[in-house]
Amino acid sequence: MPELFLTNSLSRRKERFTPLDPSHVRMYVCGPTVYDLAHLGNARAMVVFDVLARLLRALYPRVTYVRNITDIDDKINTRAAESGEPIGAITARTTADFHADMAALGVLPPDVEPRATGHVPEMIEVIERLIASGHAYAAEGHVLFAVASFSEYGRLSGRSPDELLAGARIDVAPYKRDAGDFVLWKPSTPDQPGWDSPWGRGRPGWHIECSAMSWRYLGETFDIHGGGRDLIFPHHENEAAQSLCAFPGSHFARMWLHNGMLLVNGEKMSKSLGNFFTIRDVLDRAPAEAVRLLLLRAQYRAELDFSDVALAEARKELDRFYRALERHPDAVAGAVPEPVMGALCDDMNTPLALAALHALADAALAGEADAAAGLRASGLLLGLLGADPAAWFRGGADGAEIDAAIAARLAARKARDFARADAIRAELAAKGIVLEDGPGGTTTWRRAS
RNA sequence: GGUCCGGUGGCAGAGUGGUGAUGCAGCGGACUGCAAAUCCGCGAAUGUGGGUUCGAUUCCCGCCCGGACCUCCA
Repeated sequence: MPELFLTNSLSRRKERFTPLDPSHVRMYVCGPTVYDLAHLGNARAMVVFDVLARLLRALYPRVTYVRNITDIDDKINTRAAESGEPIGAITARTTADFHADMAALGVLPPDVEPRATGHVPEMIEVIERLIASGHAYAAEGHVLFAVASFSEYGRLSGRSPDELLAGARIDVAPYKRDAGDFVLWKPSTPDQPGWDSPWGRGRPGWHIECSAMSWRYLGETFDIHGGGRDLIFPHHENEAAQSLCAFPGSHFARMWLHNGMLLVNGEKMSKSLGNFFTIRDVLDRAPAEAVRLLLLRAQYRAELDFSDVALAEARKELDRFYRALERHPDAVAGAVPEPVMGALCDDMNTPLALAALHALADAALAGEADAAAGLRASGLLLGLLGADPAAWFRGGADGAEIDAAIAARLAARKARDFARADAIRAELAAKGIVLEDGPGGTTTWRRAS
């Protein structure tokens, strides 16, 4: 079995992945806050960790992958107040949209997908532990984490507590002991969603959700915690602080993985900047599989600039892969060839893996059936190339009408009326249909990429 | 301002202390009525100034440029 190496944000180094329990690998990834459609940046994180989950499953006998749904959040409350739509309706609809987007992108469901609303008692329990051990305090209906009580605070994000306090640029609430203290629990007004707690009716802070849900499903210490690089601070720093203090002696996540940001025109795509494409926007313009490939064309830690050019290139790459598979219809996915597995095991080097896929495609096109089998297997590991080549090239178009046009063109060619034959071809081209003449008067067609 | 990450052909994007992958685009050729696809071939890159070294794109330092984070963010 090849050894897996991953870059741990905690050490900022590439490390050999050594699971706590090799018979059961456990991973937690921060899922979406369900108040609006997911954008392509969200998709990147989901696709990256989907590939990691697939890779782990290929390497280890059992993997538990937990990815939460955050359905308690003030952005949701704000949205409900603005639109008048009930909170439960917003979160249910947005969750369903998210699931549909993930399915389109070939992102497999996680093993457990806990929702914050279903785990408030666990959150309260974690908070009570923190208060009991002196790491948190109640003040004016709030419960706050005392960053001064945790000497390791700032380790993940690489900041010293002093810097964090000095850099605090928000108004510091008067009930905070330190400017860097963050909310574990806050009071709700009667019109806001709330749960009864030892501190009155209120709702949890954002970070505590993940601490509670990872604990519930993966235990105090687990193998991998993933998310976008922009979550390192404050979210993951705070999450780690809470969990490490609530469960003394634990390690929480042994390895932290963070994917780079998706950029648009050199700037981060984010909801707050408003420069985002929703996943649906992009799926209207290109096949979902091309979008997935696009997201895997850069190494996960690097930034990735989204563009229509890149999308078109991804589509053409898939054309070539599917052409190679079409050449060998009987090739069944076999073992994943070493160059592909080796690249993925080296810190999920998907661009290098894709280069290996191109080499397999070349060999398959040259006639090697084994290469086609390896190509198919490699694609499947990446969540790609699962379609029938015919569906990729010709799905969704009216075959009968095209066949009739091809027949008419064939007749014109036999009569050596090439002007007419070319006119028919041009008409089809205008409709996005490309013809390919084979030997012996056969003609096949495909949609233009 | 502080912390961190990065700068590789026209574009995208890997690797590497010793003649710089891969894809897209471009150019030439084969094939084709012409194309398309496929095949063969070609040109084309390590931001900048130092240092270490027999040798640096790779390691170290400065500079320039870009990006992320600094309590909403994947």
